[in-house]
Amino acid sequence: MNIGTAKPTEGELSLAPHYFINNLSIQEDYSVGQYEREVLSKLKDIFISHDVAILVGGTGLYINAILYGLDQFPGVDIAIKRKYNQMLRAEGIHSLQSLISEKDPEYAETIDMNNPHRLIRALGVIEVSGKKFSSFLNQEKENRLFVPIKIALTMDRHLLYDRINKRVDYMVENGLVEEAKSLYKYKGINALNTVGYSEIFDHLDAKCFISESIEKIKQNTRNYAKRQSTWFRNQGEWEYFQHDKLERIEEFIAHNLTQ
RNA sequence: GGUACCUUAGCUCAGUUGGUAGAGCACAGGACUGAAAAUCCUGGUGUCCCUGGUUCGAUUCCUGGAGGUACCA
Repeated sequence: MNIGTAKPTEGELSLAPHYFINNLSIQEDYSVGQYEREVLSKLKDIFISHDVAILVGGTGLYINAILYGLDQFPGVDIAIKRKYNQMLRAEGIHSLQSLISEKDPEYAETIDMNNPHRLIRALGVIEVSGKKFSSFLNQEKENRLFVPIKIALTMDRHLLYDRINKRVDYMVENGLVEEAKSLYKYKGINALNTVGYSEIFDHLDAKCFISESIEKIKQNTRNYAKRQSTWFRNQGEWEYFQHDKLERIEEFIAHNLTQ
């Protein structure tokens, strides 16, 4: 998976040490919790010899996990998740909703009851632990060993969408469709339930024309970008900068580093 | 050129026995504790092609245009 994930090029990777790129096999299930543990441990190493590490990304939940930490939960076996997924398919979301209401009424008050992922996650934790999902929330978090300088970039929406559309065209020119074809055998695996691949799989399943898949990738990427801006606007305190105002960003960083 | 049908939201289209209209998608806003490039919630944004007529009132009915599609020449 190189093209559809917009992975940095070899050249870019050689400019500075990068971590958490090419570190996983496509078949591995991954989670924020795992990410949090691995990044914190890597940061410990890095801070032995360096004062600054840069965390880049667009996945708000993963960034917050590093900055603020998550609560500790017991591991949930994948078979349990599968069981509730089956229940969802066979009986509909209603069954999951009533189970949550019965087993964890507090969480049922706050959870999005229409969101199957959340329901299945909570039910899995409840089943493994025999305790309410809500009983794991708001624990004391481990202290972070660093002080973050938090920077968010903004761009005019029309320009952003225009660049997204062009980026997708560029991926297609560079062989996105062929890459997706070669990964088709892994269809259904989590890592491929993602923008850029699932749309092409629909074409390979003869559900639509390839041109429709490509339009859909653009659309879904735009929607995703909007979700990201919603997240950062409303989660945590970020210092916003116009994406092309590099000097201001540098000033801000320099100012904060001296403190 | 003739005949028939069509023209309503950014797109595809419903609908109004005449009381200025609604779906899907786009788009916008929001949520988010181990699937997060995932998953989910909310919202209609409008010269109803133009013109004249009938009418208290026309997007709807009638006249004439314009554009489109199909068939016939």
